[in-house]
Amino acid sequence: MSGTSVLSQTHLLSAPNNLPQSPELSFSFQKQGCMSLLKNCKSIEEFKQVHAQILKLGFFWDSFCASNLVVTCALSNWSSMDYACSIFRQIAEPGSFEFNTMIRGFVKNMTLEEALLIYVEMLERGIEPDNFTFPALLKACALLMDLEEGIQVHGHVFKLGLEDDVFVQNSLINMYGKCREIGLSYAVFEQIDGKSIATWSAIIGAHASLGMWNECLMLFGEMSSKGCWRAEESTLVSVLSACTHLGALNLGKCIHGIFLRNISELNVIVETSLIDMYIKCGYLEKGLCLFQNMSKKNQFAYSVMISGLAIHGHGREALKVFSQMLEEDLSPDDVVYVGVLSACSHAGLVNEGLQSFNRMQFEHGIEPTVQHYGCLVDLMGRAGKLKEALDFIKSMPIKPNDVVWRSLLCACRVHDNLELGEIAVEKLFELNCNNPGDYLVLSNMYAQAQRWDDVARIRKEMAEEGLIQTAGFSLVEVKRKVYKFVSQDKSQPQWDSIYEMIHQMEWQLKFEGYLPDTSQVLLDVDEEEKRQRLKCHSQKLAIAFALINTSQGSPIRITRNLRMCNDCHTYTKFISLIYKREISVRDRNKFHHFKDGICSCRDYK
DNA sequence: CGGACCGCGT
Repeated sequence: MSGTSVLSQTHLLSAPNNLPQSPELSFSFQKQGCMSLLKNCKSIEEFKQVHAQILKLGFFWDSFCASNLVVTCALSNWSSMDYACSIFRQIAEPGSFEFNTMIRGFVKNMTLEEALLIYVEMLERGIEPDNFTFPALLKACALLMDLEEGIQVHGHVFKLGLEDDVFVQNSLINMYGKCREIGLSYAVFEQIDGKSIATWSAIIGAHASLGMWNECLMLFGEMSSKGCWRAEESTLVSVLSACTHLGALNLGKCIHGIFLRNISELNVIVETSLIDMYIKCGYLEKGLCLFQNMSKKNQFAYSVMISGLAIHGHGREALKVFSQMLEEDLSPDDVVYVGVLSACSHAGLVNEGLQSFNRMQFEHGIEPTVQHYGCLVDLMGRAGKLKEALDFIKSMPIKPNDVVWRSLLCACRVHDNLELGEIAVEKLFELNCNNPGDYLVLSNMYAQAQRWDDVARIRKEMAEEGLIQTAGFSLVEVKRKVYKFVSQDKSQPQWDSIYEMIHQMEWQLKFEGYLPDTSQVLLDVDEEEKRQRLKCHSQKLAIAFALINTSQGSPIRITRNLRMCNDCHTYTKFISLIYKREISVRDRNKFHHFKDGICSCRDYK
């Protein structure tokens, strides 16, 4: 762009020909025109060029102009803090507005230490921060997870009496949340009178980012009961995420309803969250339907669909969706590949998994992360290739984490390889993750091998470490209420009819050829005792309860915290056949759909 | 603002 063109454009922008043109007025128009030219720049290069040419024209720049330039330079989407700094340094007496702009610019560009340094400089020069300074500053503390600095800043907020500013309050809630000090977040939240929608959003978001899903739902309920119905879209997405993790399908459906009633067109983030929620709550069909009707799918949508199909055991379909994604010229990222690999692993597609792993590196140039290695160890392990899995771990260029070793351990349990299992456990203990589950798997493997001394030894070690494992349970939803069952449970009011039902079911099942499989009752007790215990596993109690309390033919959905044992798997297949019920069981990370005596996992567990 | 690997008590 030449000098004359800048000048002619400023005339065009600022001084229509029909206005009277006194020299001063024309100059003022030209100045404004220059400002809008600078504001409309699309890159820092363009900005620098235009700026240089305007300076050549010899305009007088007052501090007002300069601070406007700092704003443009620091906060536009192509922002350059180096250049913003150079203009900022030319301002003789910058005030809080200029300092705030610089802090916000540094935070936007993630140069957070610089943001804190500017704040220090501000204090040294005796300029008092205001309610626009603190939100940016607290965001820097949040992103740095610098609790100490955050507390200091909080103190400063108090000193200046700014604790009633709603933006400052929300930033404090957010900062403490990001620093994993949710108690302090809540303390700020509680102090606020007349909580606004933004306040509720901040505290719900803080709990969501820490994975405190139950608290999220409770806060959302509280918010609604206080008459605060119109939540922000982002809050509803957080709440949806909580529903997804907790399997709270009914609340998830309500949120879907809220979206449909209040927003004419759902955006891609909301749609993706809804799909994820439906799929992870067991309604694969509904998720698939929403996915197919999406007007524009992005990589997130494909990602949730692929891993969704994976957890439902539909490996081939997941690979099909993946090829669709490639056909649409969307390039897969590392997380999409985690979905693809876990799809292969859950469905036993060993060759496809290995091919995908190669393709990821050589066709899409993605460096495998520990998650990808974990998937592959799982893939080989489940398929019984234990030795290969171990060699694979040894050949990894990065340090294997606990999940990798635990996948191997699990494979060793499934394929009865105590020797390799002991190696895996040793590695797990070296990593010091203090996980009660690891001790239990090993002790159960010893029990399987009838090595009761070793069982006792492991249990003792576990007790010495103070590790306690929460009991296995099954949840079932009947008439909009969730009921929880643990093994041998007699705490339900209907327990006598439940146990009668169990008795009746057993009789019918035996008639159809069911034989109890006591091999996984890992206790040193006699066969009869084992059979008795097996009969009352939490999942069976939950099924009996659902059979009694729901109408014939209606589906039964069960959520468990642990994987189901072989016997419960076989038992549930028989029930689905004899009682003509579709039963879906969700464990920690996958689904089993039982129908007409067949399970969707095709017994590849 | 949204997506990720593994396992577990009687």
